[in-house]
Amino acid sequence: MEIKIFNSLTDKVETFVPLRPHEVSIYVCGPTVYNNPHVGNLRPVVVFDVLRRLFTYLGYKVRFVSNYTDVDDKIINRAISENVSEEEISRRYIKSFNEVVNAVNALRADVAPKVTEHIPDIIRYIEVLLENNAAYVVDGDVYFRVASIANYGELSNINIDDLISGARVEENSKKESPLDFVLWKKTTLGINWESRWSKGRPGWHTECCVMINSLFPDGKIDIHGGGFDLKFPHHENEIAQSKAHNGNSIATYWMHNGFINFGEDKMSKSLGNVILAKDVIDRFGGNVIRLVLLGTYYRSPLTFSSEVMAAAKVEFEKIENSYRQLAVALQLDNVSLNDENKPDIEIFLHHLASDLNTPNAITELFAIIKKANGALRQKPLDYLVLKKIFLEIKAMLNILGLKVDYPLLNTEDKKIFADYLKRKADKNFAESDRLRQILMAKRIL
RNA sequence: GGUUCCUUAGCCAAGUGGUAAGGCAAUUGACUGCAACUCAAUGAGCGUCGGUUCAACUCCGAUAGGAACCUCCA
Repeated sequence: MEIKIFNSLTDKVETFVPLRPHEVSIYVCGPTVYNNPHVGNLRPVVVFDVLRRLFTYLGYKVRFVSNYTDVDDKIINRAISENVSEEEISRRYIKSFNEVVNAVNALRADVAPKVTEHIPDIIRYIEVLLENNAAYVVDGDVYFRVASIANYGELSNINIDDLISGARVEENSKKESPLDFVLWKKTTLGINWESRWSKGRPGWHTECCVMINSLFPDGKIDIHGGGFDLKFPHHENEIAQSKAHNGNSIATYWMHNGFINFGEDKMSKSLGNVILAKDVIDRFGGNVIRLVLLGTYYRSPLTFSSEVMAAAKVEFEKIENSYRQLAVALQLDNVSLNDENKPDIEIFLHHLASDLNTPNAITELFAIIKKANGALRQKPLDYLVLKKIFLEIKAMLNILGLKVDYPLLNTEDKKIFADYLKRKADKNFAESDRLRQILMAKRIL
């Protein structure tokens, strides 16, 4: 199946062509681990998780890397204010981040590198940039020379002259141009390392380049993802560095997810008063937040509110009920829940392959759910149809990363169910209600 | 100041140059021993103004409102 992706680099929907046949390499900028993740942090996690699952389902060998930025001013400031090490801060919030990733049922990255594990690589990388005359040293700082590469601004569609004229008054006059950015920052405040330029630490923009360079052949990947805000300057600078270092622009396709707006909870938007991912997950569960995040096209802004969450909760329960009833019905008739054949979910896949149109894919899921509910009320039940639908829904849920459980019935369960039906038929409602309670407690009914 | 983007029914949200998917909520009805689940029916002409076109919600321009980036926030 042909996969279409909106490439932020060209601002066009393009047909995906991998660097290597049947393989896809994806790198998503991960979190700066200085705080507990908020709802906004979940969006790239979920969006790129679905992208990854789609590629996997379509038979690609996927290599998915997402980093932790564990060297950063905010981490250092936090470490200082709490009087603990940066490592302690990072460890705490990496843990917090992964708890959230697990809670929304996102697959863990194949590799999740940390900046602190790549310092020698970073230093070597900067050396090459210096050798290539794309960087310069001033008083122990190293800067990237933006003027050394062609087409700076191509990703964000920014004209260099506009940028310069719009640039704020630079306090740092050491740079040749206000657009130049720090590769290595001389400092003894907070965590730092020795280099031949100074004691200091790497700039933010270099780490992703270095990790991609270290972890992927030729330092080039198929898809680079991240939040919209990273487009400029972060991703623009990655392209610039990679051009100067490897002569390539680091990624073929760039994908940027939109931001989350807060509807009625607007008061929470002000800084320091964001909605923590954990709080939402505790209240609604990972599946519901996932459904909300996938209910809007990934490039569009998403409105988040308790009303939206409540609606998604109802929707998810619908999915859950139907899927569970299918599984129970099939088991009661001793039909196997497994099948070697690939289910026919072409329309669903088509939507996802159309630049990850998850809203339309979900619409397709609801269409099948409706079909399932109809089939479940047919008498007699058509088990071939039920099984076909069950397997289709199962595949869809899997690709969307929705985790829906169903009970596995043992012989006793089946006996209780048969008794329940019999008592009900005999109009022994007291007894049938009692059995119904048992079945409901086991989530069979 | 520079750049980019958004505006579709009460709410969320797809979509296409040829007369608007889906979901939630609401109303009505059906099923049912009761309950849960479920099913069916009902609503907008796409911010405003103008232009291009046989035809625009979809293209162009203007205007109003909102947002993002240019300041190491997903």
